[in-house]
Amino acid sequence: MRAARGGGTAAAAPPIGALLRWFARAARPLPWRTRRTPYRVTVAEFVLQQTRVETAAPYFRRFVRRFPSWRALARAPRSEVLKAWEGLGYYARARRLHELARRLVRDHRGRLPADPERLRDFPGMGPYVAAAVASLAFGAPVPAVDGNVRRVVSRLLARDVTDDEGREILAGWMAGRPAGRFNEAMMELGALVCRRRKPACGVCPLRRGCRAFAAGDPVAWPSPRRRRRPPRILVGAAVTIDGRGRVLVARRRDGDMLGGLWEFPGGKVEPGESVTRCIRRELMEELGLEVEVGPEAARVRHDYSHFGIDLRAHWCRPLRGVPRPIGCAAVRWIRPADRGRLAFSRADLRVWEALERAPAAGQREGASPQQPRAARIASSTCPGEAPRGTAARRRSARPGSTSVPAVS
DNA sequence: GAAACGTGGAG
DNA sequence: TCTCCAAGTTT
Repeated sequence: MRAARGGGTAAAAPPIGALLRWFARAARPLPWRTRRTPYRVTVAEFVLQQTRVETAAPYFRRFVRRFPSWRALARAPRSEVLKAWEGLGYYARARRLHELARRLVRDHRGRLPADPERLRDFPGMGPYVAAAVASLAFGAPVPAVDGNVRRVVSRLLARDVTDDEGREILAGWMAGRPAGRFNEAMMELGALVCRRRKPACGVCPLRRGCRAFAAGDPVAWPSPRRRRRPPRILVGAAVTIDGRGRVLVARRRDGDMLGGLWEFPGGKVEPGESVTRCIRRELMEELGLEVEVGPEAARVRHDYSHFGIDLRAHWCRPLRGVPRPIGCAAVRWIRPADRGRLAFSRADLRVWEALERAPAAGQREGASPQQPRAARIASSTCPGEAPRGTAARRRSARPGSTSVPAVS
């Protein structure tokens, strides 16, 4: 308790024993805390990146049920992995996890290395996840510094602490302790007690050694980071219905934002351009399809991480040409009832919901006469619903059975 | 180092 | 309505 008196860089070790005892008592029964296999630990860490526990938990359960092992995940098609990720965001995580599984099965007999340095070589394995997996799944003595831990250490020292500093400091504190439990206890403390707002210092097992608590203003650390207001853009999208009541959808390219997900084709409205003209232009550019644009079918405001969109979806009718994947990865005509088989982003899911709420929108008085009749939009599966694993797998008809010819 | 990358909850 | 950001990684 008397260490680091002279204001040096070394920090007095907080009462780690008290922390571990608190954790043994207060730890939440989270789904990834049962059966700590390397696979389940890894899936959990991917799902949890930048994502709240309450949001991640149902996705984790569904994901490991549908893909119970590295091998099961490796042999699944990309589209199914993305479907399991639908609505969760940061879809590159799903692509990387899938790639990780395939590389593991192909080159490493489906076994994850226990060494955090070697874990770093795999896609999606950054400094935090590699340390978390190494310590939680294999007991490797490496500190895992996530947002929670960084906040806890910053407050203990009453100054902003970088990840590198945090790892160095924590390496000393964790010496001789079970690494996995130590890391998890630090994270759990940050999540339940040392919260960003309204920290519960009264019940904190570490308050005895906490400089922020001593200073009387724990929320002062870590200091908030400034960010600028994200821009908002106007986007036009086409709800194109063919003569058989099918809807035109396009798959975004991997590597693009929302890569691999399906969407109503469209794009950004250029300055001075009308939404209608934008939709006509985008469908010609991306699909080589000429359409007639009718009245608005849905309006969705949506915020992404670094910008927002005002999405205007319009009923459209194909006029000339066969849709080809020119500016996208693939294109299909689908029955509305089948849309649940494809993965869409949240914004496009909201468009679908709006279409289902008002299927007769195109037939209201005043609507153009060229409106598609019988464009009845039937409900289908949404993210967050019960898993549809076996049923989906058993289906004989693949979504592609209605695809337009000559598209890859 | 900064920006890109989704979504939803809290205040 | 608006701001901030959560079990981060990649480029």
